[in-house]
Amino acid sequence: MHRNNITLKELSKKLGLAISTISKALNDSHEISDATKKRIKQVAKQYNYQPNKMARNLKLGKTNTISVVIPSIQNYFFSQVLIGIESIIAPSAYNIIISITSESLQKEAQVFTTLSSSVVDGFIVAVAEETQTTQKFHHFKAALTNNKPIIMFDRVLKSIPCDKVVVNDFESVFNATKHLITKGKNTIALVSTINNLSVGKSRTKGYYKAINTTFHKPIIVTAPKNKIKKTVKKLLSNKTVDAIIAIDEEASLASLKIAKKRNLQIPKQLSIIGYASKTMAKNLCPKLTTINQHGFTIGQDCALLLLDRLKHNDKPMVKKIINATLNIRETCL
Amino acid sequence: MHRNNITLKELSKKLGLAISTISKALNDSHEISDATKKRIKQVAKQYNYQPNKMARNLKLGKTNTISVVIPSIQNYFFSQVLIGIESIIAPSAYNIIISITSESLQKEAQVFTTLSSSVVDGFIVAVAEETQTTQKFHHFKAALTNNKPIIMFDRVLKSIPCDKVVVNDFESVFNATKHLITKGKNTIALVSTINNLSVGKSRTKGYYKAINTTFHKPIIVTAPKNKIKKTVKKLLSNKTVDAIIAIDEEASLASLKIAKKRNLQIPKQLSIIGYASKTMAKNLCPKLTTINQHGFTIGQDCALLLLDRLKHNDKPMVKKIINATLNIRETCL
DNA sequence: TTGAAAGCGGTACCAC
DNA sequence: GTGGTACCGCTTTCAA
Repeated sequence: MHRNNITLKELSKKLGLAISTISKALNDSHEISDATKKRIKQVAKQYNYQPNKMARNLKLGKTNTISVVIPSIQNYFFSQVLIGIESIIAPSAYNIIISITSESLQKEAQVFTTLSSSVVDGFIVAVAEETQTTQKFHHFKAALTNNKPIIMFDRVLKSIPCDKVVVNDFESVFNATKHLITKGKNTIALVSTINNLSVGKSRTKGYYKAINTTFHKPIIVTAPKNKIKKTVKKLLSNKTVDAIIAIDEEASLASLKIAKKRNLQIPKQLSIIGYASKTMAKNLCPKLTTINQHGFTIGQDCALLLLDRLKHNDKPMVKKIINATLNIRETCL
Repeated sequence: MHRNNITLKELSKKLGLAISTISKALNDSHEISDATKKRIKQVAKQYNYQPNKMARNLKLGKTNTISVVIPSIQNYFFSQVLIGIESIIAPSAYNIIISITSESLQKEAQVFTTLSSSVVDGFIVAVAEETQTTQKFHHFKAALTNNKPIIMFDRVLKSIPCDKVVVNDFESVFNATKHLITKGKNTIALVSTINNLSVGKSRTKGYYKAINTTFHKPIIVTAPKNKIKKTVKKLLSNKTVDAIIAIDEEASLASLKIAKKRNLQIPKQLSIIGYASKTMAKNLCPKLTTINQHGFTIGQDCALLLLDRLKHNDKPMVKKIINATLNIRETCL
């Protein structure tokens, strides 16, 4: 096996100087005279010297890379978050390793154990569905005791003491429901494919509260993603509903689709508020009113929190709450 | 609090055996007797021993991680590819570092130089727009001479000798255009925001050829993403066009949007064939006929090619061509 | 079958 | 201001 990169040792031979001198010069140590610094740097550049990161990391006991663990990348929200993280980390000295768990606990645990040994310095994670439902999180605890900080976002676990960034899911759906009520709607259903997730539950609670303080019994329709269309169809044929809050993208698209199939006038006969990316929302017809979670901001906050924690491991845990906003479009004018 | 991971040295003390013995035992060397192997493994498990990857990699001169470099993650195609790559790499012993260049040459070059020194074993890349337009690719050559194999996909560079995975862009747009002609369309325009990219050029050539062999002069409309809507508006008000081939997502969405604004009957008065994710295409109205590039497959192929090349560095270069397929939907019945 | 020791390529402490 | 050297944790000859 051959390595092509020039090393300090080789530079030292070429320059007739000690390895340590060269190392110091390249790290701009004050111990080295400006003259030799200049000379050394010039030769280093000439030979395109790149310090070996593995060696450096091994010596310093840190890896300069962070791990981002998300359940899926198809999801527009998670990819937004990813871009946010990237925007902060890329200009820093860190690298990002991205892993996708596909909502599997086993996959998530594996990622954490293999990475937390010696390949990353810390984690940013949205916990997998299976992890949330089974409430198994030994892998998180192991990483923490192994001194690898974790930042959780969106899908967070109460029982894990770490920094967290979440959306005000409860309030945002509460507000959205209230908004529908203000608009004169009086039979509002909630449609969801994510009610096994903490976020789904919070959103549903927000709906509950808004409804309960008013007039009708909650109408909650949940189904797995592949059955959500059928379920909505049933809902719309059995009940006279004049508004829908759909709390995830699949639920939103299904609701809109079925409503159109039934030739309901939107938003006159049926208003819809949902979740979707901006591009998607704007290109649907009618354009979908959405609750915007500001994934980009969340990603940035996570990255900043992690960088900070890697510097100051002793500061108190932070829970940051991002306020979602309602983007009013045609489905709810 | 637990100390960081236990090391071979510490195990050696606990077991009263030499470090080398333990290392060999854990690596299932035939030099070690089954009895001691068993004993060592048991104790290692008990203390949850995880080998330090940095040390191992430093010693072995490989990193067991690969780098994926893409221009954007917002783009559905690239995230499809990413999932494909992940599906192959995740079960392997490798990790993935993902970097986003935002189409910037400078960013791309930086990623390559920082990663190719000693943090990854190889690259999968779709080259940035700026790199393609300026034709500067010293960073690729440097990586290659540094013995880090590169797999290019979609956005590839003729002058770089490496494995490549591309879509048959020319043929697929040629075929799509022919399809429109067969449908009786006789004024077909091409709309694009990516004509500075090689893929854009190939697609345009495909359109050219299909048109030139028939009746009218090519009508080609290009603009940057933020001006594409205006440009399409102009096109549709000046010319009587009865079909559009839009060769990227923005162009597709803009074309559909403007056509609807002008109350054109689709596909009767205007047919549209475009590029978009399946979810997007199916939720537009009318549903968009798309050219499907099979990003997932491309990602898988890239990953397989890279893993293979990391094993057999001497095999001849491969250029794999994936056939795009036409998904007929409402905009072109 | 087991162990000692030489590195991998850096950093940092301590002499001079 | 410069140089010698001991590590970081692991793998791999080579000896015993």
